[in-house]
Order: sequence, then structure tokens, then C-alpha cells
Amino acid sequence: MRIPPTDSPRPTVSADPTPPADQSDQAAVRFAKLQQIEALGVDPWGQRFDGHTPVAAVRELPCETFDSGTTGPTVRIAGRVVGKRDKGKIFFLDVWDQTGKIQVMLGAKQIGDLGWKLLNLTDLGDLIGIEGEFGKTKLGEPTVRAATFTYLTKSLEPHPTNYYGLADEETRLRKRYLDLIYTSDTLRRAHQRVKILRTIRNHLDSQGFLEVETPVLQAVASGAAARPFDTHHNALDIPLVLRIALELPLKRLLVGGIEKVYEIGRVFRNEGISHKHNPEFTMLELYSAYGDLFSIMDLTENLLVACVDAIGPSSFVERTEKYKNDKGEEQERTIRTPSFEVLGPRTIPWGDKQVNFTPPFQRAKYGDLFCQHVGCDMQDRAAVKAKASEFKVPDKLHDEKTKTSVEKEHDVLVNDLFSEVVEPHLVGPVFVYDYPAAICPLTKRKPSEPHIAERFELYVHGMELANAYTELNDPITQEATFRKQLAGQSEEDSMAKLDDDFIRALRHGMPPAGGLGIGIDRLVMLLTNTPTIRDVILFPLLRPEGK
RNA sequence: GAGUCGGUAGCUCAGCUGGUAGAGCAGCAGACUUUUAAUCUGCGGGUCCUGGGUUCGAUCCCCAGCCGACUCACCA
Repeated sequence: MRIPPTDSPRPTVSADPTPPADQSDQAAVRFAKLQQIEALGVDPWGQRFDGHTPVAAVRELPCETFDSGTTGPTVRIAGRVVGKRDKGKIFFLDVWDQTGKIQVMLGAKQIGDLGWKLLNLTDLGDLIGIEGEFGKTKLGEPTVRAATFTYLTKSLEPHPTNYYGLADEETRLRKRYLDLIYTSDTLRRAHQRVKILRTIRNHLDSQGFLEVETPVLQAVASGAAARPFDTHHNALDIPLVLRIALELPLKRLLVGGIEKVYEIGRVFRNEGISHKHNPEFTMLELYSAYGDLFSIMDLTENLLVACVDAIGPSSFVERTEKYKNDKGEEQERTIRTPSFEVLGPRTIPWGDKQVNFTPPFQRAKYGDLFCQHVGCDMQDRAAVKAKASEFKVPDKLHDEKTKTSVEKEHDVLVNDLFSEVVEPHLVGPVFVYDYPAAICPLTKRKPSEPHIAERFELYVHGMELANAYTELNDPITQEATFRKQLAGQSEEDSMAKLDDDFIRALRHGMPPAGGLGIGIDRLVMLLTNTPTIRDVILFPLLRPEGK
């Protein structure tokens, strides 16, 4: 951060000095203007400003051209100066608030002596309040013709002024406040994210689900396979971890009689960062007593369709078009069309692809897809091994620390092959169900086929959007799967972290139930056509800036 | 973790074979009461990411590091 020059003493308020500022240092120039505003007896940091109307709402008001003889409505607006056109004794400012942008016209005679002085001390990025008549200029531009000018806050740092806005990815992430102002998609995504979350909550609440909050600080990182963040409680002097999943506490609530329960919460995984991974992210998990994976499948489908319907109207397809400007020069512009109009109802763009969420979604058995794409029965151990080497999927797990290799368990190898060979073909949305049991330690087995777990995942363009089970409620089997370390999985990769209290809870009787997990960030990415998780999270984790 | 690319003025970028850097916008001074990516005249502004090395001389070449992006690996 740039600090105002401390060696130049602040002038006393009485004088009307022009503090010597290095005119090449924009921050110093702005600080000098700040002092001049103070010298005029005006608070450069502003005060309460009541009764202002959002810019978008002002633009909706009926209005006439200013010299038509009729007087337009008087409005008050507050916002940031993002454009300045100085015409001598008249200024045009573009004022931006989170709803939009509007032109303000300020004449020397109209806003008075003090107002005119303040206007001349106004920079791009300052916050101002305007009261005036709303109408149109000769050229038809909706405009507020200022009667009063109120200083609301000085910006001591210069703002990005390039027409094309912020381009540097790092600046966009580190200075998200600027990104929100100068990259319109950032604000749009923030709104769409909330809309999705609200839709999910409304949908579940209306079906009798109870939203709860469970502890972030836990003694055991359970419910998923991931390395946790370690922390420590001082007063109790015990190690704690930040949760990596929501599952086990919510299932305890099933035991406690909350038949339909969900949580939307932050989980933390101490792993790599990529365009699909942030160390903290938001999960939805829900549990519904007396259901199973197929009841959850229906629920998931309805839930997603509700989200798509909520988001669809603000989803756009972009294309560039060439046109000739006033001077006859050929230029390009981007045209945005509502995607529902172009692609059809419930179809949204995803990069150069699209996704059609019209129900019913496709449903396919894991084993059938495996057979179709890999080319052998997933139960056939010898054939799977042969296919693994054909597709160059290693059948051993190498442990770097002990320098040893272990043969992967059959189901682990099957799953690796599925990820490698089948997933890329899953355009979706498609429910893949009936998973190999060994990789699903929290899932109920099919009574008729104990090697199959009653689990589904929802895939869209190779991305896993949802994961659901018929929940395992048999404490004896659950304890056994927890204790069994899968060959071919490292301990860190394993979900098999024993939680004695959870087993005890199951022993008191958890109803048969269906459960669902959805990564909210990935869902928002997909529905808002955002290729990176960093842009659906306002403040993604970045390495601290080195000094 | 590996590879590739990038980091130059407040912002967006250019900079050829190595000779200490330019543009537009922004800023400063001036003109203009209907402009709208305003226009016109003039001016100022750089730790060329950091540290080493090679060289008479490095923004440029070499090495190391920092930060970011992308691809891959990892990943419920």
C-alpha cells in the first residue's frame, strides 16, 4: 500500500494551499486533492447519504429530453466515478453502482461555487452523491442533471482506467474489489452463486428438510479421503482438524430422528490448488431417512432443474461480430444472447460445449459403461488386468517413503480404469450407478450382489457433479470397512478413518437412508459457464505476496 | 510435484541482432455549458519482478529465486 507522504506536513485548514505534489505520482496528487477538499471545510470521507435510488432503478424511470419543457423526476444517486468528460464549464461523469452505470451532467452555474470546486477535485474512483433531475440529453443519453454535488469518499489510489478493464489475472484475484467494479462478469457470478444457493435452500426447505450447522473443528477427519488442516485447541490442549466432509455428523442427526437434514458448509482439504481445486470449498450434503439412491436420484434431478431454471435467464451465449463504426472502420463487438433463446430451454453453454438439463437425465450402470468402453466385464479379474496394461493404467501403487509397491485391489484398479477410460466419454448429465463395493466404505451393498454398492455419481462432461449413496446403516459392516485398509490405497487416500463415536451412534439405530453430496463450487462453475473455481469464489487462496 | 508461457509507467500493451525504453488511456497545465472510449495544445512520469553471472555495455543472453497463468500429475 502506498502511504501518504509523511514528510510533507499537513497544511492547516485555514489556508487554501496547493501542496507541492509530485504530479507524476498519482497517489500524491490525490492526497493533495484530499487536503484541498479538507481545506474547503468538506469531509473527504463523506457522511450518511439518505434516500438514494439504485442506478438501474433510475434508468427505469420515464423521462423526457431536458429542453422539452417538462420537468423530469428528481433523483438521488450514489456511486463511483468511472468516467469523466470535462467540457469546460460543464462536466459529464459516469457514475457506477452495483446495479449499473449512468451519466451525470454537472454545470458550473447549477451546482454552485463549492460544488464546482469539489467537482474539480474529483478523480476517477471517487465516490459521490448527486441529486438532480433525471432526463435525456440532446443525444438521447439518460442523464441525471445535478443540482447538488456531495463528496462521499476520496480514492487515494488510482483506479484501472483502461477501456478493456482489468486483464492481469493476478491483480483480478488479489484486488477482487477492483475486479468487481471493472469486470462485470465477476459481480454477475457472485449474484448467480447466491441465486443457486437460495434455490437449493428453498427447494429443500419446501420438501421438509432441516438445514443444520455442524462443527468445523473436529477430532477426526472423517467422511472423505483427504488430508486435513491440523490445528490445536489451547485450553483443552488437544489436536483438532478442520472438517473434510459433512457426512458423519449429519448421519448422527438421522439417528437422532431428524429424518430429512442438510448442511451447506465450508470444508477444507489440505491438498493441491488448481482450476478445479481450492483448499476451502463449499459442499452440500443431505440425508433423507427411508430413502435410497433412486429416491435421491429423483431429488437430485429436480434440484438441478430448479437451479437451471433459476440461473437460465441470466445465462448468455457470446459471439463476436464484425461491424463498421461511424468512421467506416471495421471493428469487432461481442454480442450476448440469452442462452435459453439460442440453445433451447434448460440448455446452457459450457465453454464450446453445451449441457441439456431437460429431465429425465440419462441413467447408466457403472458395470455396463465399463463393459462398453473398456471392453471387458469388470468382475473378470484377469481381463481387467490385461485392459489396465493396454490402457497404461498402473496396477501397482508405489509408496515413495517406503520404496515399496503394492498390488492394487481389484476394485481400485477397476475404478482407475473407469476414470481413465470411461469418464471422458460421459457427456451427460448422466447418473452412473451401482459402483464396485470396495471403494465405497460408507455405502450399503446390494442385497443380491454384495460386491456392488448402491451409489451413484452424476457426470457432466467428465466432471462429477453429485455423489450419492444408499447409506450404510449396519454398524458391524461399517466398523469392518473402516478397519479394512484397502490394498492399493495409501492411508491418506483412504476413507477408512475409524470414528468410534460414529459406530456407537449407528449401533443405536440409524434409519435406512439415501444421502447426497454436491460440490457447490463445481456446480456454480458449470451453471455459470466459468472454467475456473477461482472465479466462483470471491477470495480464492493465493500465495501471500512477497515483499 | 514436472513442463510451457508470462511479469516493462496507475491500467492495457509494444520494444528487432545486447547499445539504459515507447504508445493509448490515466495524471499535470491550458481551451471549451450537451459530451459519452469527448476533442485540441503543451508537460511530467520507469527498481524493465528479485539476486547473481557473461559482456566495454543486459529489459534483451545464462543461472538461481519469487509471483501468476496454462498443461500434466495428484484429487470423492
